[in-house]
Amino acid sequence: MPVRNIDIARIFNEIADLLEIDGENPFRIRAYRNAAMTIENLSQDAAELVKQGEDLTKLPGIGHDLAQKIEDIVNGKEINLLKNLEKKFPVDLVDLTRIPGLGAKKIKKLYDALDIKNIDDLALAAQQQKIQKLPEFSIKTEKHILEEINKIKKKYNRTSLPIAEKYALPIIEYLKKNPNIKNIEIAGSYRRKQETVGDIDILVTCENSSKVMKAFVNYDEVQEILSKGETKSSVILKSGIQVDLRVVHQKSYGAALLYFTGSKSHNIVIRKLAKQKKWKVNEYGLFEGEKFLVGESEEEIYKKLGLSYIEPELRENRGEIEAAMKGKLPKLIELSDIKGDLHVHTKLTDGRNSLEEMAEAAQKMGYEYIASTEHSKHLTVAKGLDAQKLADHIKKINKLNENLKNFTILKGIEVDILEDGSLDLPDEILKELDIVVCAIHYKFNLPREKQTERVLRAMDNPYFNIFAHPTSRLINEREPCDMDMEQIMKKAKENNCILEINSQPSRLDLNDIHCKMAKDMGIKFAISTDSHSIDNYNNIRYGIGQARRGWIEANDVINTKNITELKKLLKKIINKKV
DNA sequence: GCCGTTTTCGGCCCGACTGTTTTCAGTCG
Repeated sequence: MPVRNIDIARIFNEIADLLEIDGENPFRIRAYRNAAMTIENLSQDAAELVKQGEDLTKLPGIGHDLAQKIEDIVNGKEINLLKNLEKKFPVDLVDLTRIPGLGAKKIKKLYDALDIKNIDDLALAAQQQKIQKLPEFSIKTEKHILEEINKIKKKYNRTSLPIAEKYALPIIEYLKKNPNIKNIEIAGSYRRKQETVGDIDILVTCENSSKVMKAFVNYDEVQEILSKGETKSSVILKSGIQVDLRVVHQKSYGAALLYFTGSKSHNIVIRKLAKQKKWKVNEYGLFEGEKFLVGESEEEIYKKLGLSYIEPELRENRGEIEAAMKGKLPKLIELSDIKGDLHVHTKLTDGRNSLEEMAEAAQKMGYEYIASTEHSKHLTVAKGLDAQKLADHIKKINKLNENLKNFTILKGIEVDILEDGSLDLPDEILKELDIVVCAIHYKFNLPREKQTERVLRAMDNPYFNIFAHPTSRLINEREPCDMDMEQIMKKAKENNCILEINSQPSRLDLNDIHCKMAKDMGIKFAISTDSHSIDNYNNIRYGIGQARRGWIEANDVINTKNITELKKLLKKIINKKV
């Protein structure tokens, strides 16, 4: 089992937590956290870099010591530091730090006084009212701890974008009724279009903050007020989602938006950059000593710092600041660039609308084409098509196309990649199609090598056009298939296979990091909705968000082409292969 | 533990809110 980047990041974060308990130098702790972030955001496997003998100290925040530790982790060696720390503090930190309000210092006090090692110990101690008796703890804290434990037991997940949207937009509408408010914007990971959001961050500019704060905490859906101040308040909605509100003056709007949008690591680099110039950035503006320089817009701040404007989706400290310095940021794809949808189901298999209805709805969206891509026979639950049924379907599409003006239904299929890497339908029928979308729908848990081999073999089929939802993950539900994405991308590049960015909010597969990795390799993408009804077409905006997070430009995406260009492109791909 | 256009030593992003508080540490984003 190869070591994944997130495994390395987890170990570094664990060391950081334990060092914190140990009362270590905070900057040493930060070094471990920074390194964890670097590794997590890496577009290549660190294990692969080690194998290739690359110099890891070239990575930001990785020096000789941490490079050695990464190498040891990759080679399965024990990390003595971690082992010793775990021996010294045998506490389940990942577990305990999930309780808001409990940090390293308090966890250590609980461990020293009551031998609390995990949430179960904590719950028991709280129930036995032992915690309130500790110095620096109180009845109130104990009650709070018990409440938080109950919440965690109810299972807590990050919220998908559409659900966050469902709760965020009504709050915005509600707050907007307040005449004191000038500007209002949802910031945070929501604005960065991260695939899930932890909480909803709202930024407001206004004259009278106390009135806005009062309105906010009195919102109907508020179940609990976590904190309430003059400029910052936090509440939990009845739905369980946390909403933070931050209020600033108009002249600080840009600075606050920058700060509140994050990401945290992007902000840190921005602040360091300011510091190098003897300035200071905070949520109120860019300052030289006490003197306010700029702050009303994000653009002004970036400009003053010598950077071109960085789109929110890029603000992850994955090279965007360096690119902005050199004026080499990508011109990110936009919703309006999309000219058609290349992954569409109908009620012939598991969709809800007819092909005619799907075509009509697509035309209303201003599209030039869709690809009809039903499931293939292996997916029996979805009534997948066999060769004969697909042949009939092709005839139907030909007939429909005769009557369509300025719109084309491409003949396609979403064919299963079988366990051995063969495709679920014979080449004889696949070659009759305009487009072949291939996907894994079963045996998600094959060992890494077998899963990789399965895909590589499938990609050798000359009719393989698009690899749909490549890892087949379902956010918060199913782990991504374990496969060597780098090897798969190399093959995709070689064989002109296109990678899908599936726009279903529960999939968003490829993820942002893989998008960037593939883009850097020169691979093309299809941003598709995998629509099973006409309503699903609107999900395209989530796919666009993910693509933008992956630095993708219109030119990288085949369904930004008009139908003539697209057909030419698909034909070229086929000719090259056969 | 990392890092270097003042530095190989001495820095390391910045501020709000809470409560164990009345001046500050701890936690969070």
